[in-house]
Amino acid sequence: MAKAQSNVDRIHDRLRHMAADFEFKPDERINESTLATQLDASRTPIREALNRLVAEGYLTFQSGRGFFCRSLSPKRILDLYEARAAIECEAVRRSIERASDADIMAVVEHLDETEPAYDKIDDPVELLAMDEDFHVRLAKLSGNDELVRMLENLNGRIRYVRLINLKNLRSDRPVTIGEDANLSVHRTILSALSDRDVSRAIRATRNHIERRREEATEAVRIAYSQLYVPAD
Amino acid sequence: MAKAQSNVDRIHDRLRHMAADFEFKPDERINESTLATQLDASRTPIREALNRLVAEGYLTFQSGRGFFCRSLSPKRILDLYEARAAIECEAVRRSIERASDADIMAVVEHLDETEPAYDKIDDPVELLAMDEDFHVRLAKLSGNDELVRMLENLNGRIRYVRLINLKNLRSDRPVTIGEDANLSVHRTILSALSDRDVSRAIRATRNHIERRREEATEAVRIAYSQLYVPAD
DNA sequence: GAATCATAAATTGTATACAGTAACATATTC
DNA sequence: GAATATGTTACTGTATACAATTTATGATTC
Repeated sequence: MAKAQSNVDRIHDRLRHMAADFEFKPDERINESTLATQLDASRTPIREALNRLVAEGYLTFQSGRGFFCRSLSPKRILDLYEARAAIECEAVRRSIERASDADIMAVVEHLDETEPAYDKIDDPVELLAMDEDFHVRLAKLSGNDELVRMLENLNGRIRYVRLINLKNLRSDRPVTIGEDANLSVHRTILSALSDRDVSRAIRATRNHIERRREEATEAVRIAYSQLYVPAD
Repeated sequence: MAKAQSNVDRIHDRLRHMAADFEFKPDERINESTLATQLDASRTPIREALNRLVAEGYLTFQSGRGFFCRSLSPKRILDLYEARAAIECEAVRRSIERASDADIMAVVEHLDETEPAYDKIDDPVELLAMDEDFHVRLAKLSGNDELVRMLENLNGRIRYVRLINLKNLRSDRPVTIGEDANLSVHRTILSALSDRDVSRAIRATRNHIERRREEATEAVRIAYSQLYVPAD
């Protein structure tokens, strides 16, 4: 996604992260002037970026009242995970139809290369980025740009709660997320893909996402408590 | 979708239609000043709306060069239809889990009411609107707002080629779109839903959409010829 | 005549000003 | 003291101006 970034793109990126990480409080009205001075720009490009974020589902907009951060609810997280399952399963289905063996092998090799790192990496942010990267690569095998696009949008919006979830797991047990639970599932999906076994591949994908969903719904509660604790 | 419309919302709506109907030529650069005078507004709100349309996938944006109409290709239509299948099948799956009998019956009754009109209505625009309306109602049974949101976006972007397709069918045979091909499938989906028969419901949905897809891909070719014929 | 460069025109990118409106605080009435 | 009215503040919505950049035009060279 690295491209010739205009200023609006930069602001858009920055604001998207702020929205995803809930640097705005849920349902809070977003003050454009404050943002403008914070990001060292005028209100015009800020508003352009905010409008994009509305279309992307990060924010809402009310005529005459301005932009608002969308609230975070267990229901919405559930919705997003279901949408993700829909997109990824369709991607898998189409990958089996269309992806070449070579393309599939490339993803397998990428997994081989990155898998060892899972155990070493401590930073949840990096860990999550790797996981998202895998899923996007998987989706790209479908050759369907729209599915990829939608998945990237969903990833961005789910990221925050996944992060909360990862950080929490981490405090319980030392390094449990990378291995069996997650990675073997990734391999399962890929091997089913290689075998062109539609039902097995889809079942694996759906199970994988649904399991994550349950964790995420739990994470929302935790997220809420974190959001409203004043950082003193 | 009727809400308190601000000026930007109005412009956004208007521009979305213009983009969907390819009043801009594919890959053509969009002149902001011209639009501003056309829509009787300044460039500021126009640009805000254009930015939303970029996020919605209708337009592209290049730093320093401005906004462009996305090109229409058989490949992209295929992608959009696949995405639609993904979304609608997931919606059906969840509807079976969660929708009440009463809610399903409400959609059946709505179909009962509107079905007779299919034969009478001549206007392809209206016909298409009715079809989209049915599919959105179906999706809403899932209770998943994100799926509905995504479906509405896809509908908007597919609309033009579907319209071309409808107009073409119409010139061949008199009134063939409403009946067996389409409506009975709608009923099939609903009856499978009522029976809580997942595999039958999903199969019906997927078949329905895939059939439409084939027509649409063909329609792209026709659309192209229409787009580039100068209206003299 | 094609290619290259210089100049002019058009267009985008952003700051800013100001009008209109909503939110807030204060005063007034019962 | 609660509720309503009123004035003030703060913020949004949009037009406009201007700088920066790109595109178009024309001149010049080979």
